[in-house]
Amino acid sequence: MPKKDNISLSVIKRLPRYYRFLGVLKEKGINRISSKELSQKMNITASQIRQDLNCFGGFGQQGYGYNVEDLHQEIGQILGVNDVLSSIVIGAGNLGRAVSLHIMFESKGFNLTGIFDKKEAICGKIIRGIPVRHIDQLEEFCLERLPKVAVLCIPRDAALETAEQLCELGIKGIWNFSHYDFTSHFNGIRVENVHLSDSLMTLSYYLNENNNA
Amino acid sequence: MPKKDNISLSVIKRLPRYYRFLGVLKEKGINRISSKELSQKMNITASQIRQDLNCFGGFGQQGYGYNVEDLHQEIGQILGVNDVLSSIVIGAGNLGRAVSLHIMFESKGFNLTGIFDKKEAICGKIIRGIPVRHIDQLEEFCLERLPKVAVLCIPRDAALETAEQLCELGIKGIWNFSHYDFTSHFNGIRVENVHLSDSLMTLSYYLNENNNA
DNA sequence: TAGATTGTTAATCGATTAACAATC
DNA sequence: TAGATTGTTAATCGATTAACAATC
Repeated sequence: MPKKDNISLSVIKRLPRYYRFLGVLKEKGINRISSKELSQKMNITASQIRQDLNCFGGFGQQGYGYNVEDLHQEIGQILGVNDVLSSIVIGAGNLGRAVSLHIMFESKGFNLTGIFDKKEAICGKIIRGIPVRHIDQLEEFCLERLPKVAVLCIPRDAALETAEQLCELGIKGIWNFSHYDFTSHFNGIRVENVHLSDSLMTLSYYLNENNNA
Repeated sequence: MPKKDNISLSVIKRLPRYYRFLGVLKEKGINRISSKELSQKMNITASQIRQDLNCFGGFGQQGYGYNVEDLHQEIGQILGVNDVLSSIVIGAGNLGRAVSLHIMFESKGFNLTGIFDKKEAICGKIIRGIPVRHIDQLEEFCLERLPKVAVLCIPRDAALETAEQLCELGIKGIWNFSHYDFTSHFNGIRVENVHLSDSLMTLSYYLNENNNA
């Protein structure tokens, strides 16, 4: 579908934001928007919006702008929110539980089918209908249910080994919350890293800087 | 302290990653590392490492490389992990609870002093020693305890109004998990946005793309 | 001293912005 | 048709990489 391939990461990273803003406009009942109007709302240039969208096709109409609902739908399509991916969460600690619930209630495109942990004490607990299974059952579960995405909510030390195992079990993508750093192509699978501590340190930097200035 | 000012966001965003890698090296008992060795471990160029570090000062030594412990310490200093900022969490849902625990156990530089929610049913619950207070007590709490950072774990609709209130109450930085988009300078305070759904959609994009390829 | 590796300047590359012809 | 706004090409800007003189 992409008009050109090798679309840069910078562009891809902006797509969800467009999707979000268009969703809000749609909810408000706004039918049409120009790149200029949208640029003001989003605090970016109209040029960038047009450039970004034209990586995927000509969604607008000269003299008119863009149809909000159509564009929202198109970007959703590009992001794949309509194709539901079977997903599992590894690690049912605080973060694992929160992320599990996030996937269940807030993310189209992902269907949570299993939660795993190595602590016996946690196993058997039910998180919104899904039982926490022992990590020893991971292989059997994967062979049977064929999940495509794994969410890593485990300590740094266990991350690499677990990721390798998940590769072998047919996982295609990892959403990584562990402190281990994966490259975005690990063993041929896709990884998206979320380093919460890094994000917080960035904030810390700027707050600190202000003290000096 | 910065050798030059106006250090680009690209550089700042890489600092926590350097800090993390150096922390691991330090733990392993490695004393010295060259930009070349580090570049291989981190999958970036040695040039970039040297450029980045030299925004803040000459931490290395020709012919030798960098002292791991010193550099770790220096970057920590730049990021402000030593200056502890009093922090509060707004919203004690699943995410709010997980993030509260994250701050308590995994982040130097931030000291969690209060948790707030608007649901009466949640108020009074204790999260690792910290009671969830009703949002109506926010003002009194802030006037007395003067927290510097607020973490927003509330729905989109409440984000803007709450952020404005927090500004007035003297908050200097916001770590924003709500689906509302703040600019990085909101009303003169610093905001770091964490859009988990955006991150997940990026993963979705690449997994989807693979199906087409 | 010779070798290694930094700090820094210069060259390249890619991403953003501006401009404008095409067209609804 | 005239006005508006896109799609796209060209210009600018900034970030990354390469090169090398300085120096430990």
